[in-house]
Amino acid sequence: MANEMPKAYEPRFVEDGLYQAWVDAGVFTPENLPNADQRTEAFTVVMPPPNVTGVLHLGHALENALMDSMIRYQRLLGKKALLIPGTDHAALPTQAKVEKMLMAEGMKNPRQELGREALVAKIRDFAEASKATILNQVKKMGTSADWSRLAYTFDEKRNVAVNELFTRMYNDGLIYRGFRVVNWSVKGQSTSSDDEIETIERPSVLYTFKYSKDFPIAISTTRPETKVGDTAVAVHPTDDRYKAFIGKTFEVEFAGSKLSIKVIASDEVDPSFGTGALGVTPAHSPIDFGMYEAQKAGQDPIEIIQVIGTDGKMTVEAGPMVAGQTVEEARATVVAWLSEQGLLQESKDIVQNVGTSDRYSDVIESIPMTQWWLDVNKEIPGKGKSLKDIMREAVTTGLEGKADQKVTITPERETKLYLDRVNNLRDWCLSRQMWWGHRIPAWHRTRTLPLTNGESARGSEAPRERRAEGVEIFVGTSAPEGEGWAQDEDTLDTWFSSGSWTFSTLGWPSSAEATDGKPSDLEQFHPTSWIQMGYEIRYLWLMRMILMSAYALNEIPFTDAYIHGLLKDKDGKKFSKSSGNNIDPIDVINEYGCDALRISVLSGNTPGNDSRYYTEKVEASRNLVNKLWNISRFIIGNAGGARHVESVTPKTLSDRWILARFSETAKKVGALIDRYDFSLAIEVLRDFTWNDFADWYLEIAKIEKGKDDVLLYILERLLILWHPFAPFVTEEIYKNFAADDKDMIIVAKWPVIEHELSSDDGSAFAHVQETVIAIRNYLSEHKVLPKDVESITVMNAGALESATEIISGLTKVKSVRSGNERPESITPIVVGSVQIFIQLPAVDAASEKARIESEIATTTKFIAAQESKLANTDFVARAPEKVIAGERQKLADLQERYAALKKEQEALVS
RNA sequence: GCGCGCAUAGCUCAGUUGGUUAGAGCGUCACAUUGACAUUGUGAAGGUCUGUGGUUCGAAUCCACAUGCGCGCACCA
Repeated sequence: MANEMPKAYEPRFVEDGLYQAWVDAGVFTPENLPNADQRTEAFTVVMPPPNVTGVLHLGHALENALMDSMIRYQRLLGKKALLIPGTDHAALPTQAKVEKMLMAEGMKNPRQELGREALVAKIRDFAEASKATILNQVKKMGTSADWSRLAYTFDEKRNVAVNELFTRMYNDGLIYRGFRVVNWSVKGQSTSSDDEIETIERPSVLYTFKYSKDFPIAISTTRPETKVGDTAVAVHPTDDRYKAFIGKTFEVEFAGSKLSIKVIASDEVDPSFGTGALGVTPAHSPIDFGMYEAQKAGQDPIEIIQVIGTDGKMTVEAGPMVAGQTVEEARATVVAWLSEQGLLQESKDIVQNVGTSDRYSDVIESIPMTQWWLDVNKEIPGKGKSLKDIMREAVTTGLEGKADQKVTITPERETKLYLDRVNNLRDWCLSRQMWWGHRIPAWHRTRTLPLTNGESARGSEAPRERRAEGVEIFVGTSAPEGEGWAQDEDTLDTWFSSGSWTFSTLGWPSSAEATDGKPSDLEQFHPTSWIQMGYEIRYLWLMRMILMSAYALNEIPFTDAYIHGLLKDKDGKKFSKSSGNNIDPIDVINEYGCDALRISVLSGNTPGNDSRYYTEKVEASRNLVNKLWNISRFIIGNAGGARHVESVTPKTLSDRWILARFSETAKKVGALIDRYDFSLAIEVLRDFTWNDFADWYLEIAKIEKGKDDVLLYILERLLILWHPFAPFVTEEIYKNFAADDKDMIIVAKWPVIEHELSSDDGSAFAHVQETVIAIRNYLSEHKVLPKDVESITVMNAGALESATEIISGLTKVKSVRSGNERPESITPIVVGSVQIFIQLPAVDAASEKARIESEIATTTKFIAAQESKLANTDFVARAPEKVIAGERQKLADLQERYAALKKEQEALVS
């Protein structure tokens, strides 16, 4: 059996088979776990669903390594461990992708040419076809997810959840239809939410001008073309320059348009910026729209004129000079007109931040439209709180002050960022003019369209009022009785469905009640225990999950949220297709193995921080995996096969030492995973495995025989500690221990062992190690091979007396003995109080003298430092006793060493 | 403008609530090598912990300021 283990571990030949064996055993499903009924505590993780049309990248590799390590650890701890897998239909990005493909195939306008049904069908076909790809790649990562619970953000069950949520929120008055300025992507022909906008810097020109020669106030703008839609000029109420004009209306002829400009007062105007006066364009700026609303509320309304259409061109209302022109053309036209008229006072180059669509990359236009909104400030009926309030509660006091309903975010600083963001949250625009997504469960009797060019919104009759007239709206999954109802054309923001992910995947709303006397999934597994996600979606997703779950279930979605950073390349650059540094994790797996990839992405990765990925790191991890393999091969081979060893009784000092070290390691690794420090857990494991176990204990085992039981005992348990991080190699090696097919490491028990090391044993073993290292060091310095050393005599050996065989074996010096007779003419090396005489072929007396002297000098220096520390009365008075005792011991050790060195120096002189 | 993060060995990073002579991996140098492993072993070199000041018996760790790098948000008229 033993000799069947191949010389090197070849992951690519075993990984797929092992994964299939786990699937066949059904152990990814908590109900199928051994002793399922005794596993009372659930541990649930939902997978951030990868985009259905996506391809696995290194970010996914990190996420899967994180999730799967956690879930495997919890499973080993004996919990009902559930990792729910799924995919995301990713509404807008997916439709964009398919449209792009169709256009590449020669279609000019897929939406027009195919129509809604045919285009959606095409997208669905594409999504379904590529779904398998990403899911297979997730499996390649070794992710032990419960595939029987596989979910999709756009499947029937999730659609039920989305409709239910929407309807409840509508009935609670939180979702409303409102006419407001939205973020509009001309390229995408859709709205987007505030969170989906990326601001970029670009050079721009700030123009300062007057509307007409008679107009008393000059204004500044970077968007002269929108000024044909101005209906007011706002100034600060205390600004003495303009105070006198407040309330007055001026009729001007501006770039071919007749405008009535009213001077209004607003605190939002910064008197020191530009001319201190702001041209108000209610239709095309959120701030200005706010002023429009404020004026209306204050019974002093101003008009609103839409001058840019959804096609990104100037509307008829913009006036004959610019109508039909693109925004850029119109800008040039207006600027030219201004300078012709002598109205332009200044053109200044500035750097401007503009919002762009994070999916279409075009500059976002602000356009007024009637859309569906979620009100985050309104009181929820019966709760006395707004959505914002419960979002705050969730991370501070816990929902309704309940401590078990609190979300803890790692790293801690993310909590603060979250709260800042919640405080600044505005109403969320829910509707998208996309076809791929959950259609809004609302029905209209009269069709309502967003404003396009050609439609007039001019005049005192504001569009909202005009449109609301005669329009009937019904919200529900299917159309109500009666003629003429048509479903809303728009779809929901994709994050609306992702927001309900933690509970929609557990059957909400249908399985809210128990069935067959068994607790429902929702009861058993919600709130989920832990979730991980990248910081780039903490606002988009984390916040919305908290919002949705707190609203719908009165429960937090998860107890702990772990925010991770980005994986970057060796130079700290983002991985991307465009910069050509993209790495396919599948290639890495094929070359180095999945375990090596997992270890390398987890190592050096700390919460919330970016980390780097590079080949040397994977190589190092691959070597580590191979080391583990070879340790196992050696132990199992020597023992004539593997077997479970229930308990062991240590026979020697080294046995006691290694068992205690292992015990300590197991405890530490558990504690580190408990606080999500995966990187350090791996480091601790590596350190034990490679240094303590392989380099020391295994080498000692070659000298002191009869250690099979201890070796097998530790190996089996060490494999379990490694299993969360390196599932494949550990399962493959574990086959040697397994009694039958069902005996798998994936369902083993996390080792709890108590082997304490007495302080005597501890220092005795440390002494052995120091001695061995000192001898090796000495030989290396003197360029002498161990085999050329005739003998070593250890004087004052003390506890080392019984370790001469080990010292000889580990240093590879033939003869090591303890003795009390001082060998002639050899200068010893001093380890503590022990003197070690090494019989070398030839030694230079002068250099030996210098060596001893330099050691005395160093020791003297340390003694002096130590003494002065202990002479400090403040230190002795205030430091804890434990620290002082430690310092005293250190001084004593140094003095002992000093005495021994001094003796040698004298011997040398005489 | 407001806020956040980072700065430790040549490189990439640890360093748990302040307490030995600050660690690891990779890299470098020297040596070893026919049975667990060259995907190896042994040893070494390499750091005034960005700077200044402070708190403290004691600071890489806490505080303030400064410098550099990265990021977020807002304004962007």
